[in-house]
Amino acid sequence: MARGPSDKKERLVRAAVERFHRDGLNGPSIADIARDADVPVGNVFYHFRARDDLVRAVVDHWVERMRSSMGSVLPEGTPEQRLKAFLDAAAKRADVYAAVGCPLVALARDLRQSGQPLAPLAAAVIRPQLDWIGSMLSAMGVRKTEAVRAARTMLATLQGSFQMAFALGDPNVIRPTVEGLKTQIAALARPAATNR
Amino acid sequence: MARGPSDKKERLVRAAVERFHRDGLNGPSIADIARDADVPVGNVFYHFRARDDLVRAVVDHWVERMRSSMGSVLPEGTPEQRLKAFLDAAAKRADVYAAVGCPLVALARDLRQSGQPLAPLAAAVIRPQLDWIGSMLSAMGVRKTEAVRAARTMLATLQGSFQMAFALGDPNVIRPTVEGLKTQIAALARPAATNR
DNA sequence: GTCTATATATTGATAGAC
DNA sequence: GTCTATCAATATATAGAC
Repeated sequence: MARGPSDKKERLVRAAVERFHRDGLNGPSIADIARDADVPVGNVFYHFRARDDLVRAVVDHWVERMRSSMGSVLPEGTPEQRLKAFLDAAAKRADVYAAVGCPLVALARDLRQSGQPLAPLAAAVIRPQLDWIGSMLSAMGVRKTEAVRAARTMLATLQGSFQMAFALGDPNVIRPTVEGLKTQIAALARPAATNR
Repeated sequence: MARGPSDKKERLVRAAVERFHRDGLNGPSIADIARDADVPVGNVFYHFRARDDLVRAVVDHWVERMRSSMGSVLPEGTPEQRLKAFLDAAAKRADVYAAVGCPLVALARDLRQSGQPLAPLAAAVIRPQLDWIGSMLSAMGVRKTEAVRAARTMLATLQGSFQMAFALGDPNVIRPTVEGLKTQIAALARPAATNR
């Protein structure tokens, strides 16, 4: 039964990811997270010097998770197909967003509000999707600056529908928003075809 | 200098509105708010039985404030003009949203996350704008069920741009989103004209 | 390396003096 | 009606036994 380097640090991060998602960044205490991870309370500070370090680990976890997640969205498809697949996947999870909200939007807000030194991490949290959407649009032939701008407004719109669905407790806000975004993508794809 | 019924309760609500906005619903302690309001700490519980009651008062304040605020958006204009004026006003405050976020979005999320018995208030917080946008669309001749649906997605989109602007610390996300919404409104207005 | 026991500050809330 | 003194619970964090 001998374990080498214990997996407690990893368990703590996993438990923190879940609780921060459910109750916000300032919701759970160290004791709450330790209990969820089945790790002695005082022991948390052996693995993380302070609460902020645990938060940083959670942010790293999300960034890594989203980056790999975006990479696996319909990897064989065209950029336009991949974007639409990404949006459809979001629509399929509408019930979850209505029930517990979007983890990334919430995390970004909490990070910006908790002031220095955590605030700068807020942008990093949404960067993976932002970059991915931007690269898909670029690959569709959209001009670089326009792709960056469009990626921002599109992701903002999608996240706004999550937010609204959560506030109202009603998943039905998400589907029409997704349909609208798919129309926008189709419109962006058309003029690009004339370039070739 | 004799004051009748003291204004301390009102001062506490005003201080709480500001701090909840800046630091979230669970950020400030009762002591923080009391200090801001220049009211003795222990005295807070004379005016509000518990922290939740103060939160409720803050929610009431926002609902009342937004309801009167929506009523005064270009009162003389046509519904279409009023909607566009509302969006332009939001765009004009882009810097504020990028710096401190949107108070209502944040409040709604915190309320839903703080569980019973406060969670149901989340919907009430965004109701004033939702209803106002819906009534403007109805007045433009949009079918009732469609107006409700469009109001939700439009407000969600706008709020999403606030959220994104806050996360990135960049106000420039808001203007293009607002322009997109104005185009949508113009499109909704056109078919309605054929009905008369 | 791991965990227990504890220190210290702050939380929401109460009792009761003025 | 107003404010002071204080409570019990919980927060993060540390020191040191195992």
